[in-house]
Amino acid sequence: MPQQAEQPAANGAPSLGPLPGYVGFNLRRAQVASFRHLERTAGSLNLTPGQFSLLTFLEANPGVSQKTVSQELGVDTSTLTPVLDGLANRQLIRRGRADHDRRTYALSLTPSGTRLLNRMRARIEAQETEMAAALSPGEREDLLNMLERICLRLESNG
Amino acid sequence: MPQQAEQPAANGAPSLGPLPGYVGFNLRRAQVASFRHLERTAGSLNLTPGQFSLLTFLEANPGVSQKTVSQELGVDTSTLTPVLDGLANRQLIRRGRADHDRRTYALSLTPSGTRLLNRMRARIEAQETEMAAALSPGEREDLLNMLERICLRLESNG
DNA sequence: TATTGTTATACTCTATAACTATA
DNA sequence: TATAGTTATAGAGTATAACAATA
Repeated sequence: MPQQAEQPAANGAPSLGPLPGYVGFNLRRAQVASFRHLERTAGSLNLTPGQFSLLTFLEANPGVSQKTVSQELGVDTSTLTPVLDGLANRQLIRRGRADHDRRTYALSLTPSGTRLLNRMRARIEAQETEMAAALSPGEREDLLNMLERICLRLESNG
Repeated sequence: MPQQAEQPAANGAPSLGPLPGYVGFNLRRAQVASFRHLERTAGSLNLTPGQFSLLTFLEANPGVSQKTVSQELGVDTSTLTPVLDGLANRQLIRRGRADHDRRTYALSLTPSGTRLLNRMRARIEAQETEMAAALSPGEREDLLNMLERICLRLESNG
């Protein structure tokens, strides 16, 4: 399956063997590189990529419950609770109880949450520009497309 | 930067907003999908993707030190130590002291490490086949290529 | 002094199971 | 009984700093 030949470590330099030929390995590497790059370029805002996704989701869907966030972002509600605690303590989100069902929260951004999200979005988009610079025109859209197809395939199979 | 239009949540279905238009977001999603799929299809072998990479690296480079592994796979030596402890306890790797420098280890696979690696490799390559089935011919190689270019770009910039 | 590796420690992310409160 | 959310707990993964042994 690895379509790229293994590089023999003839010289004494270490070789990654078949690893560079695996999509899974490269996916992991690129994702780690992206997190580390963001840590360097946006670390001062104290928002992880996961927290950014969360705030972005709340901006697009004000009033949603924690259950909905859990389902749509693919993390357990027990994982979400402490994350939301942190964002609420920082006054970035509001956690109003819903009128119709007092078990559920209605989550939304505060004005300061919206401001921080906008600042973070600029850093995220700077990284997207950086990544796009490594691609030729059209490749970026192909890449988004392929990644989505891979997700769907893996989630429906095996 | 997100080139795909946001889907308005007109119907009441939640929307991911601009997230599907970010490469970083899709990278993360695909990587998580890959880990979870592997957990389902290869969990019984008790080898994480990281441990698989490690064993593969040792097979390609028998006799390397922990420092070299650390550098080539991009994890701190203090992270590596307990991982290698676990693999050595399971008799999957050998940790001989090097003759020329008694500080360094010479790491290599045991026969049973090689056998387990071969079994895991079959599961990994089955996943690669599964992912390739979501792509058209040629796309897989393009994808490997793009992911590598993105890594290089992010590691050299910002 | 510098380097290899270990340890202590800490923080994040993740989940399962048992729980509270509401429905 | 069922559902939304919390808590206790546990495990993987990651790193920094201080350390021991060796060079």
